[in-house]
Amino acid sequence: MNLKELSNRLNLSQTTVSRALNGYPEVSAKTRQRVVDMARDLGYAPNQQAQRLATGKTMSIGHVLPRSPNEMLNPIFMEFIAGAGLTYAQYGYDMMISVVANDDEEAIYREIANRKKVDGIIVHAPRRQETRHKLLKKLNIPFLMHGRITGAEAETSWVDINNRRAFERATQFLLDLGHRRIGFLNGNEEMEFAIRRKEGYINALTKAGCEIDPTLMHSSEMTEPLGTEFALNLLRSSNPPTAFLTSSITLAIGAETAVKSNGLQVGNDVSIITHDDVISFLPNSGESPHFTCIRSSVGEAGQRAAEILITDIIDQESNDRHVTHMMEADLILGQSTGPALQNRG
Amino acid sequence: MNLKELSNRLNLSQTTVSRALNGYPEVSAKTRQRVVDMARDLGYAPNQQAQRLATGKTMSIGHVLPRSPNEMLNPIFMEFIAGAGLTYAQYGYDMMISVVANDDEEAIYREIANRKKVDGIIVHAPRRQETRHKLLKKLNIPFLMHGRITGAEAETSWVDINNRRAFERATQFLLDLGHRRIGFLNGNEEMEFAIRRKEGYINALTKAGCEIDPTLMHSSEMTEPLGTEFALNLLRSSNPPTAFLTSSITLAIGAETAVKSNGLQVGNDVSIITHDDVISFLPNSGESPHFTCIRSSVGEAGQRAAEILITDIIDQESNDRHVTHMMEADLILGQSTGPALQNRG
DNA sequence: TTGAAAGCGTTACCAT
DNA sequence: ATGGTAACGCTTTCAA
Repeated sequence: MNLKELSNRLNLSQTTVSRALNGYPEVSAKTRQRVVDMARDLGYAPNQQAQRLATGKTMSIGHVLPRSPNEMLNPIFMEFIAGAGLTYAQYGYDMMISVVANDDEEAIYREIANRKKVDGIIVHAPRRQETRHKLLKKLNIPFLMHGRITGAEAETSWVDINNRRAFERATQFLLDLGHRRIGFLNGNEEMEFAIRRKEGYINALTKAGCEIDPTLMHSSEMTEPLGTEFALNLLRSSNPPTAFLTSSITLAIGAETAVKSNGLQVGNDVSIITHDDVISFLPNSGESPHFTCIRSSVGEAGQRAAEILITDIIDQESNDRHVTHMMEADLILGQSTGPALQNRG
Repeated sequence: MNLKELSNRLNLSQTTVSRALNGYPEVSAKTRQRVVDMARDLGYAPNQQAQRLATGKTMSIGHVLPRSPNEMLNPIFMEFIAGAGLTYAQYGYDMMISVVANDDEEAIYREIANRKKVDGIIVHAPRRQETRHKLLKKLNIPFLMHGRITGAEAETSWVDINNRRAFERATQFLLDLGHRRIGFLNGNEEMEFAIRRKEGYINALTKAGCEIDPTLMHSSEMTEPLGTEFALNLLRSSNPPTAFLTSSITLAIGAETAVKSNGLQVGNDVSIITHDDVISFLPNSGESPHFTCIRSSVGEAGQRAAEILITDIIDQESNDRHVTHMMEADLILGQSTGPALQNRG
């Protein structure tokens, strides 16, 4: 069933039928009703490809998911696109995902832009050495970054957490509890987000006049076993920390395992505070959650990002106007933190 | 830059240029080279929407991701589509993902089919009461199920793990080690995969002449806290299990926490064997992995599924011919299992 | 080996 | 308020 057949049945022109279906005002209420009814009865729906070609809009947004063999798949990504997908559905947009080897990423962006596959792109996980935004500008395709680029904050639209402040607050919180040696299990510090988090950690320590001890800091993929490994190393050292700050729930779970396997109690002997991205299969919820955390929903970030990008695409005028959205993280008190014990270690 | 402009520059017809670019044999080698060179120099790439309309093929596959507010987002899904996405890229296909509220799922399939948004669909997580395959047949769109439907195994193409056998083997393995009371932490038993796994567990016990104790079995979302909760309940009961069989690594991590918090040692006092979907951020690898497991990569399943569906789409003739692919799970010995201790509890 | 022109199923401009 | 027709950018049939 296509437009031609439908309009034949109705004894109307394709023009009128199209207008009726698309809500144009110049169609009589009566005709519109007739058209809508018949379309429903016959199960007509416009062919998407024809519509795209005719309008020049694909009504779809692209996400590129780089996957190198030795790098983990980020659960954050999934949560983010689930949020974004919700918004897309609301606005009638589709979501296209390209899974690609890391080194092909630029080629993929070129192809997407050249072949006009989508109306806009969301760029994930900006790195310290970021170039994708320059490429996409050159390719002249609307895009939004999930995460700022240091030094280029005003050059793109972005949605980001205030990572620095969140981690400064978390560290400050531990300092207030009397902790002075705080282990820091961070994500890969090639990533923008991890760089900012480290700054926050260091800022708080500096302000409190604490010494910065590099041996207390670790940077790695955010997996549970690595969390255990690093936390164990620290706990077994000659001058172990009394608290841990971790960049993800998985690292926190790993750290907890390490603490317990050392015969210590979390919250009592050793405190743990973690960043919580609100990953749905790693719940840390309830009245008093298991982990004290700085919490910011990445699913929500996805929703906001999608909204901003779509709005940007619709208001074409905003050609060089960038929209940025900073999300603050809440500090949620859980059961994994407590005052520092004196004279341990 | 479009085909018209490109062919003008070349003083060739659009026809010839199109043929040259698409590898048709009737173009002279010389002409083809000229066309290819110029296309490269000018950065020409065919507009995807025009191509789709002209050919009637979208070169894309759809995945529907139902997300109800109170249900977790499945990490399995992400791993699967990452695998599938790799195959799509190889074949030049795109991946379209629709995130949708659970109750809208049928409407989404209808729209995808009516509007010809994709060439095929992969259906995830079949349930006990499954109807989507009937709908998709009616809608006359190629599709493949990730997971069989009991009673309709011959009616669709599918890729699945031999869940029953895998869980029977795992249970058998524990029985061989002398365990008689085995706690079973399963996924949601509305799901096909969980039903099969339970059958495997029960089969093995039955064959060994063990009593089936319903209090040893639990079914829930596969999260770490729920694993802890159920395992703790069992360990504190009057007749606790000496081993656990779990349906996911997250449940296994939860169970491990419970075991340790009871002052017991995993592998020594209590054994744990788990199904391992090879989720990249929950690694359980190495010479002797942390958890003894029955392992089957869901990323690989995604790749195979994509291959089968694409092949099916290309060979249109196979209209009523279904391809099925059963994956066996390996039993990998790790550090979390050992002989049952006598006279415990 | 090359080209002209129809066709894919819409939307949108220009008439009426 | 409705209709005819061009246009979107390709592929494909038919001719030459």
